Amino acid sequence: MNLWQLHIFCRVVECKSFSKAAEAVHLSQPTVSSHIKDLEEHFKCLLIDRLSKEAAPTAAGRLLYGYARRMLALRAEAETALAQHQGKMQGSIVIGGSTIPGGYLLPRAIGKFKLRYPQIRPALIVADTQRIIAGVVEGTIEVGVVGAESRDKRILQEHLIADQLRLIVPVNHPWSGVKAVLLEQLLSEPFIVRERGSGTLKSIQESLGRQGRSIEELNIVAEMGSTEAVRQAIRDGIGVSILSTLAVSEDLESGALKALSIEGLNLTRGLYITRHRQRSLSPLAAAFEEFLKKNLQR
Amino acid sequence: MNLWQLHIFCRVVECKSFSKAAEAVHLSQPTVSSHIKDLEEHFKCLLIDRLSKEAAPTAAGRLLYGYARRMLALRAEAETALAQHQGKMQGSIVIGGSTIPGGYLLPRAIGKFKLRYPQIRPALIVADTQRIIAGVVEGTIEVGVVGAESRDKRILQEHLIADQLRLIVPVNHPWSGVKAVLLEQLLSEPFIVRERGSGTLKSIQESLGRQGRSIEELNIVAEMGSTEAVRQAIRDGIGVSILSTLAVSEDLESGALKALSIEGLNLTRGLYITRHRQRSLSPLAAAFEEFLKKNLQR
DNA sequence: TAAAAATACTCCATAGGTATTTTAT
DNA sequence: ATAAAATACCTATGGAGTATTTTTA
Repeated sequence: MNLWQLHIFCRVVECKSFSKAAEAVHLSQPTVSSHIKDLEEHFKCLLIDRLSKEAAPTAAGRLLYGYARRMLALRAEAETALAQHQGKMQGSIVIGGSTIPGGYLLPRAIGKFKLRYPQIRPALIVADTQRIIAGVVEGTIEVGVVGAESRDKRILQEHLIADQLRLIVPVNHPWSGVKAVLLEQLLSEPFIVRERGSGTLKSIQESLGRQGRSIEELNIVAEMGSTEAVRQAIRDGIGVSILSTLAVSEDLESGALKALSIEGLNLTRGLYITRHRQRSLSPLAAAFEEFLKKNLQR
Repeated sequence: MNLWQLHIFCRVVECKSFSKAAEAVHLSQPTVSSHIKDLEEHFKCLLIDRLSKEAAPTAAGRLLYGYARRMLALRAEAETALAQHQGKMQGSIVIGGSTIPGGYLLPRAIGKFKLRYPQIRPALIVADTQRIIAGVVEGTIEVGVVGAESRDKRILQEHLIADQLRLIVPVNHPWSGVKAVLLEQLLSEPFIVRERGSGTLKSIQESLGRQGRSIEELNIVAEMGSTEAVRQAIRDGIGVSILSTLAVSEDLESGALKALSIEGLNLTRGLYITRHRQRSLSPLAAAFEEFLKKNLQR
């Protein structure tokens, strides 16, 4: 028994004729006969009375007809529902990301999402956390991913993934094979920092603060305007720095850079999926949020 | 899209794994993969997220899952409903028939009915109309077919088919090729009658009565105890008679006997399907009644 | 005799398999 | 390195056809 046979069966009942039904479903009459026979063998009972004048369903046939019609109606419903769903999954979606997620996490995620829904036109806005949150508040950004929690009542946030900040050193550095160092050891090491206002710098400052230390105690040898610049500087042996492992994942995989922990310093920070509390999400934005959670959240 | 693929799809959703689902439906994992792929191509969208940890339905997949479950539930319902129906269609059924229907109509009908429901044990009681109706009243007979209407309030009757009473003559008779004769011509013709009390005789008497004639005016040469005996007597050239065409259909087809009308004499009588007005019919008896109506009623 | 359904047969599309590769942890 | 899914490829069942026979009014 399958939907196709049930469809043929229903047509036979409605047309009161095998050959008429065959025409209606674009099959030959013997094919219709064999499908009805199949059904009758399956249910072990006659379903259609082959009367001389017309083909009429038996009691069992009428019983089946009711179920068959409902099943076929459900199939049609499913078809339209899925098509509607597809229809909603097109158009544009504006996604915001602060430096780290916007630079290293969202491009790949958006790429995969676009593969699933090729119809969409995604836009990624990369800016600092405050600007992204402002964009979400005013509605220019539907979904954001930022590295800090907001206290704004209009903002709804959910933890997405942990961003591991670790001490990054070049492969030829003495600490290259080391798992972890003491904070005291780091103080004398040439250290590269990001510009004031950087979220990463803020995280480092907070962590040091919790240990009663300050950024000023480090041996700062350079201040760079971007994560990329810091990465290059480390590779060039100018110094070491604390960076998101997301930003240097390629270097870590290839072995060009090494990541180590600093004893007693918790440098993990959360990345938060961020949206407006009241504003309703477009189906597309909802799907993207779900996509992120499913693919990244643990 | 078909029920089998939907079933596989549901199992994948429930097992959260292609290979587990494959095991559950006794298929290989690649076969499951290809069915899911089929569905996804059909709906032109991803239905299952192949996450590293588990397979989870997408939004579209969850939508489909709802419909699929309902369709599969309906299929299961249909299976049990049809099986139950079959279950009811067994056991015994007592059918009553007066001479003509009991002798010439019901045996073949019961044979065909038994072919449809091989599980049943039908019993046919042949007796005169009064006894059949009495049997229906007292409940020993579930369904009867008789050649007369009953005035009993407990009896429910429905016209089933017309029984054509016609003048039957042997093939070598002078009237053999004739379509109809006048009643006056018949009066002198050697005529065979059934015994007193026969339904057929009663019908003939009534018809003659409506024309202001009586049976006594006929040239009665013999009185026979059964329709079969009359039939043989006609074939043997003893005389002609008025018989149900049902009783001599074989002879009429083979050409051994001929049937003709009598001008101005309406010899048609109804055969009535007969059951108790209050007593509820067994599913089997109801099916038999319906079977008779569908196959004979016009 | 004509019309409808059943039967007989032939063919090919596809559901199923196994073996293997790819992918992601 | 492992486990799961995807891919490649082969086979055989059964769904489709046409031609014909059977059945019944």
